[in-house]
Amino acid sequence: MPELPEVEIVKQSLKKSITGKIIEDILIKNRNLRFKIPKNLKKNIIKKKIKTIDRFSKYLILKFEDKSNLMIHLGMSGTIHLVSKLKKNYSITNTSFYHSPTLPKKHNHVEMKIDKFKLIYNDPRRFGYFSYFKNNQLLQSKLKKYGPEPFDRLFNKNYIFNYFKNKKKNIKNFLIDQNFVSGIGNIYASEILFLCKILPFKQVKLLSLSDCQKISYFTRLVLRKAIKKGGSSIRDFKNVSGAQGSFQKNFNVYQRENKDCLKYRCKGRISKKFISKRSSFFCNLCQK
DNA sequence: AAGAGGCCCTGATAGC
DNA sequence: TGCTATCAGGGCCTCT
Repeated sequence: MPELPEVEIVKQSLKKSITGKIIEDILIKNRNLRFKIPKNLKKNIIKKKIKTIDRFSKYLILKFEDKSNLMIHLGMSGTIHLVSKLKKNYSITNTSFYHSPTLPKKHNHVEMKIDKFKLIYNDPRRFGYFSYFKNNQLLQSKLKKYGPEPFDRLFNKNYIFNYFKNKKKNIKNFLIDQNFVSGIGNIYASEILFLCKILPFKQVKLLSLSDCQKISYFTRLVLRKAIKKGGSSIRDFKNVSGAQGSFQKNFNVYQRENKDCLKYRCKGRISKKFISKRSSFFCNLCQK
């Protein structure tokens, strides 16, 4: 579930709390994530100073002063919690649907002691992973195989239109294809196509240049809005115990099967269909 | 090369 | 109450 906006929120929160701090200790309780956490991870990052924290697509990147990098992918159920010595169970992040007001008891696989915080990586499904890169070149070579980020200037109507030429696959599958564009997952893909008024099964070679313009525009709009809402939900979360994330309140189509279309004056109904075994939501009337 | 589908995993939920 | 089945989804992998 963590898509680009959720990871961005995690990044922003971590940046505020642990930039410039040193990883004093690291405890790996369970190496068996999507990929095994390398045995020498502890040796590689212990005592290093966090210069800054970046994000590319759904990847969180801790950049150290010696130019090495720790990349964390949250998979589908990964969350990062910062427990402070001052306030107990002070959680800085969660990813919309797996919201928990207290620190989870199970599946805390990695713990790091950083300044006055204990950073905890929790991941019930273990689809997330950690990778270490000795230098920026190695990191870049890993990242360059992915498509541009939605906020990158490269993700424009011409790029999209050219990419789609002669392609037979449907638009929904391309939006979640990280080689085409990085950071969109199953939820936002449906939301983006709703705003574009394009049906998810539409073959991309049939899309016009103006459709491609819409895809570029609404992709940015949806993600930007989600980042804003997520940010505010995080703020609420610090104070209100058990508060819900606020993303889902803004969904137009996702998980709204059989409900009325929210577009002004549209009499349509939201349908759910599986495309390549992934749920896709759309209005049966205003999306063409 | 492009596209389809399998698989990894746990927890929530539904149905009997 | 307890069992089994189904679904949720990111991304790497294999097969055609």
